[in-house]
Parts: sequence; C-alpha cells; structure tokens
Amino acid sequence: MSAAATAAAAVKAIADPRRRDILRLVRRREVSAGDIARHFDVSRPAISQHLTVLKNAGLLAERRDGTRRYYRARPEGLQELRSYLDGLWDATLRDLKRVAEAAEESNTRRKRSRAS
Amino acid sequence: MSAAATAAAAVKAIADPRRRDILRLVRRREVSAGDIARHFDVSRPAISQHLTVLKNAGLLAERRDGTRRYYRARPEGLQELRSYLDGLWDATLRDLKRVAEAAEESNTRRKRSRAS
DNA sequence: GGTATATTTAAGCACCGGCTTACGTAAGCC
DNA sequence: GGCTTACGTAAGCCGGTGCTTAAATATACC
Repeated sequence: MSAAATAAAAVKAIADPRRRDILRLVRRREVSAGDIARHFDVSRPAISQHLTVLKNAGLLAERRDGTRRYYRARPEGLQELRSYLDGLWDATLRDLKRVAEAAEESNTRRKRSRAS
Repeated sequence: MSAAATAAAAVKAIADPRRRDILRLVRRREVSAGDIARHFDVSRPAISQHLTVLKNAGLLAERRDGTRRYYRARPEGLQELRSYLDGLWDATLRDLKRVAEAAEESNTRRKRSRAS
C-alpha cells in the first residue's frame, strides 16, 4: 500500500467521532480490546470493527498476549497523516497569502477582461 | 458553531477524495464553480454540493461577482483543522477523563436496559 | 420585459458504513 | 475433552451521503 493510500485511509478513519475517541483512549497507554469496548455505549463487535479500520489505516498497533489483544496509538501513522494533510495545504498557506494580497488587483483585471 | 465542531466537520469534509481534489484545485488561486466542475467527471450540481460542504466546514471562501461564484481555500480553516488534529494525539488527561466518564455512564445505562 | 448564462436547490436513487445479533476461533483452565 | 474468556467475523438492517436529472434563483444583456 502506498503512503498516499494509507494516509487517505487514515483521513477516512479519523473522520468518525467514535474512532477519534478510541484514538484518544489509547494515546498514552495500550489498552485491551475489551477494556476499550467497556468505555463505549456500543457492542464489542462494533469496537472490534473500528479497531480493524484504525489498524488498517496505520494508526493503531496491536500486541497479542494470550487471548487478549492490546492496542495503542501508532505515532508513525499519526505523523504520516499529518504530513499528508500538510502537503494538502502547505502550498495553500504559502501561496494564498500572495493571492490575498493581489486579490483586489486581479479582481479589477477580471472585470475588465470579462467585457470581451 | 464551536471550534471543535467546525474542525470535526472539516475532518469529515476532507475524508472525501473528490473534495480533497477540489481543495488542491483552489489552493493557489480562486476558481469559479463552473471552472471547478469542468475539471471533474461529475455533474455541476454534484460539485456545487461538495463546495457547500467545504464552505460549511470553513475550508473554503466564496466571493460572488455577477452570476459567478469564485472559491478559494481558506487558510484559517486549514490551520484550525491542523491544530485540532495535533490536539487529537496530544490529548490531555482531562480529555481522556471526559471521554471515559461520559461513555461509562451511558454504558451502564445501556447494560441495565439490556438486562430486561 | 424577455432571454441567456451561472449556479444552487429539490427530489429521488443507489451505495456505503456503522450498528446489531449470531456464530466462529483461539487460548487458558479444570 | 469440555468449559470459559476474549476477540474477531458474518450477515443483515438502516440511516447517511454522493450522484443524477429537473426545476428554481439570480444576474447580465438586449
């Protein structure tokens, strides 16, 4: 899976509020699937599905111990996501300043050219 | 609308690939709705709906000139989103507690009602 | 006013995604 | 082996959302 595809999956993953809550929950320490589920008002399978999505998006690390599975946030995935999003608008933050500065001027130019 | 709510809307907005494409298209210069639509293989109304979503998420600025509407990326919205995401994995203990407590309460409520 | 252009809004449809219950799987314990 | 615990997977329901075409709105031009 390419980095961009992973990042796109990560964006979709964090678009869901519940998954953001899960991420916050495992940000500092690893937590078992059951313990995670216990914090929410939905069934365990629902949480299990969320965990799968987060894991596939590279945002979660899984460690198995006996019948238990422990999850924790995966900093590399989070950093990847951050870089991807920055790439989306880094040019924006740079270039739009210029655009904004030239806004009035280009505006009047456009009005003139539209007359043709 | 609170900052967090706007940011949450922004995350959902950029979760769609087409909307990310639109954002890239208007990140350097403002572009009219029609010109934006011309870049894609979907109908104009479809693009118009995407533009509305992006605008409501604070990611797009709109300028009207005659019958035309020009759109451009809105750096403030993008910065807000960035900060929000940073805060996601910089979550404080206070945030964790809030999530845990709120969920735990509704969780016990749910379990009680299920037992009947 | 009447027509043309640019765009949004409305209504409906098909697919997607999150949820549920039921079942499957795997490890630990007696 | 048989039971329990901890999870994941399967199948299906249902609301949300992205798309379409048709109609409405708004501005410009004659």
